[in-house]
Amino acid sequence: MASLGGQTPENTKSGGLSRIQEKNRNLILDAALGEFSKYGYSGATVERIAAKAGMSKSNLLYYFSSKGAIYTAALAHILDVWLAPLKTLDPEGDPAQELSAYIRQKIEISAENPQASRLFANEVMQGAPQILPVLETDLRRLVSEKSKVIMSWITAGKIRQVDPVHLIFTIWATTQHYADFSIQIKALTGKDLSDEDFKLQTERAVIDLILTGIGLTVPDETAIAE
Amino acid sequence: MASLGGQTPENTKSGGLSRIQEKNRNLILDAALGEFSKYGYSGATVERIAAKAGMSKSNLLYYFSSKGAIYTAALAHILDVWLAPLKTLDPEGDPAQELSAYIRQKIEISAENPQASRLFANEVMQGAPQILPVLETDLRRLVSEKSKVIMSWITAGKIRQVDPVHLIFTIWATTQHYADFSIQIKALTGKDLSDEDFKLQTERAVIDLILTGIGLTVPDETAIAE
DNA sequence: GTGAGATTTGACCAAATGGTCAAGATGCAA
DNA sequence: TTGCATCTTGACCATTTGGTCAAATCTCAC
Repeated sequence: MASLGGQTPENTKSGGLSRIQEKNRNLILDAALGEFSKYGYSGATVERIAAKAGMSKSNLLYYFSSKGAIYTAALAHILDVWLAPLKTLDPEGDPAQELSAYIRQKIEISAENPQASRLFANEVMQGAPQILPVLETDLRRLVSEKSKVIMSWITAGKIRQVDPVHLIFTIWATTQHYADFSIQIKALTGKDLSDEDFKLQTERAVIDLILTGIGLTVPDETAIAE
Repeated sequence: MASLGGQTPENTKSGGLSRIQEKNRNLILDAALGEFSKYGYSGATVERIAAKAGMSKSNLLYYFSSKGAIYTAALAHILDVWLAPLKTLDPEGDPAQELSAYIRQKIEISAENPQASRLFANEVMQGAPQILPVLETDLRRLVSEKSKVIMSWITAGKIRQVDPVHLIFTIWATTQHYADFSIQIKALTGKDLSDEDFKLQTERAVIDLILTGIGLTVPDETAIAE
């Protein structure tokens, strides 16, 4: 379970957040995601985040003690969602089904929330100052575990012999690229993942290339659970 | 030819830069690349760039009229290098040789200059405020041209039927991922592209996966020109 | 050697920005 | 209704930072 030690606003005697707190924290985190992903940590301003969240800067600082705290919270907020799909890779399942479902999930998430993808990319590109510990523990464990799943498929002769880690990296790289570089994608093709047709076309192309690359035939489109 | 309209320091009556100007501009651009790629545009400070370049802030501002001008110049400085490899794809060549050479080149460049890769990624992720015009013209033309090359290989029955544009995107995504996310790579594998063995292993893995993915057999390692 | 132009710098300025604080507004349990 | 805790805000402050400027220093053709 990825955790980043978020600080609850220092009020409310007992555990739970009040109705107002719940609402405002979410407004702030949404706004923060937009700003941080668009301008980077330094480029984002507390003032703009507050405005986007529909409150004064002072009030925002009432809920989060500092800009850094907002950033950490926003990152923590998306981290689980971002890393979750990999957990579903099932060793018992059919490799073609499992991997195509995984790739499709990643692309779907990239399409739904490109901002989260960019925030994550930004954080990692700048040296992962906040989430390095999570990468080194939780994610590392997860990748190691899923590599074994892929290895088991190899030894069972179900897929070609490939390096599982590089396979995972390739899947991450490719799927996230369409979110992170969507401006470039759009400049070159006129479309991006927000276009439903383009998204499906992308899913097909990526799944086709990677599955073929590991020696599988692509499962029939209609046989795949949405 | 990608161009971003760089401004020559407003001195020197005739065209060429003086020896000192040449040297200092390069010092500045190198320092700027490091800072911008590490902290993003807003996070980088003119003061730190100047310090890294071994001169005072005032002096730096003597060579570049503003922070934005440094950024634009740094971007222009790397753009050609960054986009060049694709130009070498030769329609007459053997697809396996051409594509593996291209992939190898991209990884080589990513390894040599991960900062340039991150600067480029940063720029694009933030909406490509500076280089969008270049993407929409030069790069678009180039991709269109090279897509035709790949198409010709398909119609000649040399490779499987794949979408050329998505193939190019996949190659970009994968190769750049190793530079842009090197911290994550290192957190998960203990190594990154600066490790010679890991670099070769990565080249082999990526080339193997993609070439196989488009229906080619991977050319013998020793048969490839360095 | 000398002087004009190129180079370099410290002092300084204005704007932006993260954060504090005291006071006022609001919600809510009794 | 009342009183207290929660919530909200504008005024304010200190620091950072991009950029200016005049003066000092250096370079080099003559």
